Amino acid sequence: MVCLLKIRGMLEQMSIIERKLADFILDNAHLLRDYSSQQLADAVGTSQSSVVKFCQKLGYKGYPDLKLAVNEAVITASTLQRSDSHEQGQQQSDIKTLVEQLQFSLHSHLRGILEINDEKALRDASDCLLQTDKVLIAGFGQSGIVAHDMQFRLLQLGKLALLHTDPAIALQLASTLDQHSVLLLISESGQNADLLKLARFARQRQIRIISLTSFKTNALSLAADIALYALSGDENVRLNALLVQLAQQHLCHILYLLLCQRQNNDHLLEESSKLLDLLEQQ
Amino acid sequence: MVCLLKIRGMLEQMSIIERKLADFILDNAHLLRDYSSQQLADAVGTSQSSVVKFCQKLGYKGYPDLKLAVNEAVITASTLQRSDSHEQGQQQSDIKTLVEQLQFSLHSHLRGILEINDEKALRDASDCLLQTDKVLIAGFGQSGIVAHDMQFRLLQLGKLALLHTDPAIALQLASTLDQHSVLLLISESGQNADLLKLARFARQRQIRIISLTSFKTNALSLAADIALYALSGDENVRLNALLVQLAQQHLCHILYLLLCQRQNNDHLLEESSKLLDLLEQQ
DNA sequence: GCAGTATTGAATAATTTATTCCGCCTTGGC
DNA sequence: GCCAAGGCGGAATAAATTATTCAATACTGC
Repeated sequence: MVCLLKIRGMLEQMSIIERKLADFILDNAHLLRDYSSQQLADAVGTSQSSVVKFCQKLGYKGYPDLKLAVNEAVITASTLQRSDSHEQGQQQSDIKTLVEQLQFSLHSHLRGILEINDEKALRDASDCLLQTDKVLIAGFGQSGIVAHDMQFRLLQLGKLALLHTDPAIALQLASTLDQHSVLLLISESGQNADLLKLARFARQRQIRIISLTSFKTNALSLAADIALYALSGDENVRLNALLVQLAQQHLCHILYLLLCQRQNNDHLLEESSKLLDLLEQQ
Repeated sequence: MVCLLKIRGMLEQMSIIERKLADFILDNAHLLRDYSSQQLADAVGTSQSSVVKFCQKLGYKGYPDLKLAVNEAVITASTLQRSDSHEQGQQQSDIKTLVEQLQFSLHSHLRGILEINDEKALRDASDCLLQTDKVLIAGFGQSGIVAHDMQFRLLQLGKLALLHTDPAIALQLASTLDQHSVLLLISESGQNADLLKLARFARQRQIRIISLTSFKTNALSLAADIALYALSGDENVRLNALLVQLAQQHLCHILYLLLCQRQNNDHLLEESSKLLDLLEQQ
């Protein structure tokens, strides 16, 4: 399941041959079962060695490894589909269908997060945030929503989390950071000019940078000390945007919960619940 | 699935070595993924050639064929099991455990949405938003994140979606609404004083109100024309907050996708993708 | 006890997969 | 425009995995 999403998400940054391979696999995932690397190469019109290199580039040990992963994806998809439609062989209302589709896509996207993100990266990121008191978060547009979310979480943990929607002010805020601070940059594409400015600025000052982008090589993740990724790659543009955002949020939430676990925060919890009570009083 | 049953069914008529192989496979089906025929032979204490012969005797072309079949069985079983009950008491890294727990909770929370929300309410809400051009969204604190999210979505659909984090300004914005406008109020508790003010104001002006709150009777949902609910109720306070927020967002996203479907929006899609390109240019 | 048959594993062949190496092309600097 | 650096793809080759052969042994029915 995840495997195919991963491939789809990396389509953009593939060479021609790699892309042909990817397309073939996506279109004929179910056929792969009976293909050797040589056969696949022939089917696509390339060399066997290229097939193997393709597999390795995607992070698999070799061809059999990819094959197994694709097979798993095929099986999982068909099993889930079966158990879903099994519930109601009848036609469902459009809303139900839509909701189930959304939940299914979401489920697969989120499941992929642990596969494309090294556990070490997650641990490093949470270490990083645990040790610092001051975090500047930056993200614009859709990623701005994620940024707000994360700001809220970090504030709850007692961290000074800075964020501003104005890029100029964000840069001003950056000038208040020191080496013990952390810069968290959130961007779908990883190419946003304002964020790159912030990254350059932080690099000069030796401020640690965590990036959170789509899963593909991009300027931002290259500039970051710790790069986190969200899966992307659904065909439906609008749905894809939703899913990427939710995957980003999900990663933030994972970091948040990790921090909760590691930070003895009983007093903080009381504090913030008191605060909430205050806020919500009628 | 069939594969393991087949093996089990033939247990009786097997020779000693074959039986050892069969037992091992049945007990360690999940391990087979990473075993070569030689490794399996070693693990069982036999020769590699016997392994191959065993496979062929069972009707498979050879070892890889059996391996694939066993793998399928394992996947199918685990997929079905996971969707049924979520118990896997294996030793995992803390991160993996945390993530799986989170995803499981999320999954169940989201699945509940269709149960606590009338389909009619969802349809009404989307009708309501479809027909209007001007929406004032209000939500503070954590719900503010959801509000921002929804604002972004509605703007993408070409709706004038207003939102301000300052309650006073929000009220000012409300004074620009007319009977064709919609007020969308988002609150966890449904008791926030500022939102209630907005609701009273809108009632007087006969502006339609959609509320999005936790699933319990509350002042806000009573004041609303259409009340939508997010499940709440996890024991862990912090996790619960996350889940409620995500459920709220999920509801918003459902509305958004419904609107996408119903609104012929090809030109809008182009527009907004052009916009995004502009924004993300380096 | 003996012929016939089945089972096993060592050796080997065949196949599949992984790596190396080389030529080609692109890219970026001068 | 030229050259160096680096990535890409494929042919050749190495390594590994898998399949077959064959001989030894054990077992079965007579």
